[in-house]
Amino acid sequence: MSESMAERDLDKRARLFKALGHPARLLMVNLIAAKPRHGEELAMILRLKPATISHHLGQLTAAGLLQARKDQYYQIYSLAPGVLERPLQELVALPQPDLTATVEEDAYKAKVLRTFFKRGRLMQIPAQLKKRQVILERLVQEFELGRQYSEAEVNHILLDFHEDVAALRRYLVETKLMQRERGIYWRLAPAD
Amino acid sequence: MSESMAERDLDKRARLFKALGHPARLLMVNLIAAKPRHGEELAMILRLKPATISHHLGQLTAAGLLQARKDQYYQIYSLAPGVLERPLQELVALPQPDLTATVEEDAYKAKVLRTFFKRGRLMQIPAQLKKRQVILERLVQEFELGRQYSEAEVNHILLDFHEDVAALRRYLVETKLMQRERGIYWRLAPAD
DNA sequence: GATATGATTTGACAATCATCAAATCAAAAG
DNA sequence: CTTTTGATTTGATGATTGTCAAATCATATC
Repeated sequence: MSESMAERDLDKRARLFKALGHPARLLMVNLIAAKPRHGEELAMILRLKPATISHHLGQLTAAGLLQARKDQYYQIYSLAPGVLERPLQELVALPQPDLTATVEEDAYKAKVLRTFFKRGRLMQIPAQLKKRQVILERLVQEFELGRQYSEAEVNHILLDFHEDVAALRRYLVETKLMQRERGIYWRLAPAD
Repeated sequence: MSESMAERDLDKRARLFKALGHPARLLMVNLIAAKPRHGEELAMILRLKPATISHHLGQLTAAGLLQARKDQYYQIYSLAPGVLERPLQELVALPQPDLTATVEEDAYKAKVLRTFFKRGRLMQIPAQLKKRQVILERLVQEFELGRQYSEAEVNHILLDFHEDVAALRRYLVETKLMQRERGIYWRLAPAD
């Protein structure tokens, strides 16, 4: 669930930038920033057909950059307030998936984590797939993205949580949270 | 010259956003923001082939978002400083082409404008194409983008500058700075 | 030298995207 | 109701882009 959430978030951000990543659309935003306008006006200025303008306007509004208001049979587009003021960093930086954030984000997960973790130890590996998934997502955060781990290192880290490290290792690989090749383990990105 | 300048600027800005407008690249920027990394590391995390990563890294550096430093046979990529701090607006907003800005931007144009404009009036329509172009680009700024003008209105505006409004009108249309259809005139966007 | 490791380029293929013509909608004015 | 004006949708087409395999490079280690 958080995996698809994170992915949708990523795609949503990418969509915003992609919307701005075309000369015609960038110009449109500038023109609309100067004053609200309707489609035909933009078509005239940019020498594009209304159909094309409509397509571009669709992308820009879907990205949350523009908003449309109906006036007679015009559709007047204006800048969505606030978006342009934000620094690039805010729009780029993905939320760090740390434990507390996860808890706040999803009550179900919080409950599962509370149930199975006691004093930092994993009391039991859930048999139910969905619950196990939650636990594994928590555990994988102990591994750094982009680092390689020997099996011994993996064991050492997992041992802090539960004695059946073999099962945990297997589950982590099974759920594609980690990958193994020739005895080397590494963490995979949540999205994709 | 300023037309192609403006266009290149537009494309350059669009390229920056386009670079961020892909989930994989957005993730890469986040990963690199956490700490500088080399290509193979990213390939592992994102489950993409080195060739693909190289391609993406190329786009991100071309957009000015990343910088690479050589270390042994690694190529370590890190965030270009300063870019992410800038507010979106700064990156989106195109410079307003007003008279003073043009003067600063291009000494040649400034000279032409100084030569032919005296006390706000156009003393003479340059016969030389390049100079005439400069003059026309200045004149067209008197017209609002996206507004339609009757021939009478066009005449009225141009008359403030020079008495041969017919010639000016013709030149403006000829150079695609304005367009005419069924007696209605309107200004065209500089880029395209 | 030979080998190993990571990066880049080239070429190919599939997927996505920009553009427009034609058709359809929807609101307003005649 | 018909006409007009602008918006949107639907295909269709050509251009661009993402992905990878294979080949080539470059640097370091043996």
